[in-house]
Amino acid sequence: MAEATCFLPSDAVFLTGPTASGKSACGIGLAQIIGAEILSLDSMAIYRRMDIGTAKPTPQERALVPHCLIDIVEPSESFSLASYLKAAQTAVAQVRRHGARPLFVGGTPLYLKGLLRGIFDGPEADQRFRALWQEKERQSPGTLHARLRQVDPVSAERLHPNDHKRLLRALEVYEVTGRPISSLQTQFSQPAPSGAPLFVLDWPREVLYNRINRRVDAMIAAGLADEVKSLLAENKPLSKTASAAVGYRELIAHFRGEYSLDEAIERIKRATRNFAKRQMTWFRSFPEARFIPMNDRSTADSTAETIAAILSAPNA
RNA sequence: GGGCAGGUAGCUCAGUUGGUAGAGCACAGGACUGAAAAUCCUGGUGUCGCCGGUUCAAUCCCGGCCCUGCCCA
Repeated sequence: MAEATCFLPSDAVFLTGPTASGKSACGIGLAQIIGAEILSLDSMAIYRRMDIGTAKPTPQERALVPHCLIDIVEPSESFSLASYLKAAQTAVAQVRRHGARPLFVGGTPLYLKGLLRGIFDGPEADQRFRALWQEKERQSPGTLHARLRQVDPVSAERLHPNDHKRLLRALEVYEVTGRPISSLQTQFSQPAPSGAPLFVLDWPREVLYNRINRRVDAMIAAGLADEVKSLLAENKPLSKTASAAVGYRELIAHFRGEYSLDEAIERIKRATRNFAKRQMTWFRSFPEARFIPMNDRSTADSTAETIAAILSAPNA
């Protein structure tokens, strides 16, 4: 009951860490050692033509080890955890056919949790329903929470009245299924962890923040602003999710004239640091996580070897 | 040199008709199951420029000094 999503083979490996922790390079090294193919675990690298800002593996890197779950949707399309899990299922089957071991590499903790624990079989998001209730909430704050208290007191108790996104989802599920979401979403509260090998690259906070600041500068130098500009010039507008990606969001606002390029760069650095902090909060919540301490002498190869050694140890 | 405005948290600023101060952001911690690089919650971290005076009590009033900006010379 508490095991991983059913399509996950028992030899799957997970490599994660906050943004700018060096996951991609380490993952390639690890894949080569253990005979794996890489499945991207990243909610933004799925978008085509969003390359620089999402720090996608380069074509050279992808030539070393096969990668999948990258460039699978248009930036104008909507995507979700459920879409990801479906795509992952197909991708895993493909890797199996190649006789390779699946190695998930990426830093989207929600997707990781979905892989490890599964999700409930619920209805997809209904934008019209959400817009309607969002408007009601705007006109009369507290409406969402009050309504949820009527139909699903358990969820209402769990959710903060300001947590509009989750309140909306809970109401939406009740509306469509006639059942409280609290009676359906039980996957994450299962007691036992998956026991899957899950590695987290763990840098001292200050060092990580310096790496983030430097990487943002490097992305700008590599032409991130032009990448955003050409995305904006496409005939289909960016989806809500794609346009909320760190780096894209700030440069879009810059091009709308809201602030200078320097201001945008500072905001990108700050937002990336904030994101890394939230990722770490997620990683600490996984009982099966093994934190790999990183320092100035760590390299992608040395880290990959460390992890491979743990994997081949008797009680790994 | 003279006039005016200002100096309060890491930053931008509010405020106290005298009772040692609070917002946003930063930062830290937490939550998270069909938008998740999203979103939400909790936490104030301080020689209130410096020195002196008045006062039971000064960040606030008074004097001097220092610094910043603008204007006039």
